[in-house]
Amino acid sequence: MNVRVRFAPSPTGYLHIGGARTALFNWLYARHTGGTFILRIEDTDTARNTQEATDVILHGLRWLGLDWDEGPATPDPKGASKGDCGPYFQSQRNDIYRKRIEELRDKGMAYEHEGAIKFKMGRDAVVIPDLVVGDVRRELTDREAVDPDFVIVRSDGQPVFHFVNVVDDLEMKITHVIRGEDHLTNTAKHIAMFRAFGVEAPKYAHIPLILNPDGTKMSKRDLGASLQTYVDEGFDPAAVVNYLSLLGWSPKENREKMPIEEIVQRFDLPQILRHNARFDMTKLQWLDGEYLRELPDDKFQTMAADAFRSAGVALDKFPASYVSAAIATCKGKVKRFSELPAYAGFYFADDVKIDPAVAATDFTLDNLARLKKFRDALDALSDFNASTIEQTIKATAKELGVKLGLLIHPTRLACTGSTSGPSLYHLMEVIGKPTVMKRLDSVLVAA
RNA sequence: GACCCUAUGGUCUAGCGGUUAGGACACCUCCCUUUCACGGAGGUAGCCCGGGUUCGAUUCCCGGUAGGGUCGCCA
Repeated sequence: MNVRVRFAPSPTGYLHIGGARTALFNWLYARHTGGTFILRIEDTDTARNTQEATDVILHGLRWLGLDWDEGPATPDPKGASKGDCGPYFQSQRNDIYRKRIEELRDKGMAYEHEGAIKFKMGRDAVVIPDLVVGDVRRELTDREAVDPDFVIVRSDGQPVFHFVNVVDDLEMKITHVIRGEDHLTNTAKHIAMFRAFGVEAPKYAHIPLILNPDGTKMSKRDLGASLQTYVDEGFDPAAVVNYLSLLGWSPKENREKMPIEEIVQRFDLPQILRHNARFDMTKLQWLDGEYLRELPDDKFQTMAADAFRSAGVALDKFPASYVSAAIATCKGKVKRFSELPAYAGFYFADDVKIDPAVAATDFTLDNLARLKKFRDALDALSDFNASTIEQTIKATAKELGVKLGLLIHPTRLACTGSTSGPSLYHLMEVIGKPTVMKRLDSVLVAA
């Protein structure tokens, strides 16, 4: 059987991290089985759904690298698409829904009620065969027992989610529905409709939800709920995908950090977990740091430059060789690109800002006297590079009979405005002798 | 209120009747080191509770409890 799975988001203006994870699991299953991954836009709420909102989804999936085999090519519902089961926007499929409604009415499975159309639901328990949690026997709730039938077309003529979802899965020949566990109990309704249409329901796999660190439901406003957060924060999409794949799924042999090819190869439905997972931003950041450290130099350079520019740093005022030398000293040091402006902004600033409190402890009279000696020794240097700087500072420290740290810390603070940063010797070489002298002097003069 | 799912350190998880309960993140200590980061060596910390079944339960069953989900003319 050729596997056909789909991701069917509603364009709400943002892509929820849980939605991204659902998309990922569907994509992984399609790639693992050699099946087809379909993107369908559930834009039945015409007032709220805009092309911009659809674009957010398209961009989000592309950023994650989740390419779809069938679905929209553009955010325009009437625009181009790929695949034979279109249109892939529900707003364009009204004729199909109308025919299916007629079919149900002809079969006596649907009827009009106060202007709306309702589906005739049985009263018996429905067994939902689920690939993740096993057979689930779903009884009617007390409210449903009063009236098990439910609306499938609103009185304004718009078909509702449960109905269009089933019709589209049927028409698009979906074989496996991989979706959030929040849909589990409603699956009874879906199965009943598939039966009413006289076809077999697809296989279901309800995956656990992603919760906040405190165990509550992750909603739009919660930290990290929107995929855009990770784009803005400069995360590596490969790291985000890797982390997401580990939420609710566990590969064998304690594998965690894996290339996407390995995730695809290992991913399968039986290993999906049954319990919800809490989102751990700290672990994502760790994983992202691992990816960042292993990034090829050229990619690191372009992504770092982007991070500086989007933070408003005018890199273009500096020679390309200077920019790339500056960025090179940050490789392997920062965990995220978003840290870069704070970490290495001193490379691109006219003056460094020094916290008065920190200055008070580091720029003591004794330290400044030593700093002056080091400054003069540097001044005499004709060849100003990391190696000669290191030799000079070590010689000065020896001459003064003090620990290296007593020279290094004030020097770093004067040159960068921070107590931590890239390798001091290399950073000094990059900013160059004139700037180093200027910054040291400004500290010495102020004292 | 009813119905459904779930339950291993703070977090993500391995485990599928007998284990010194394994790994990862985080945290702590030490080492390395020009700061930070990385790396290396250690460490603290866990099977929700109560009944069964069994020679033996983290593991199987039942009941609690707790968390999550659903019961819309939202998706």
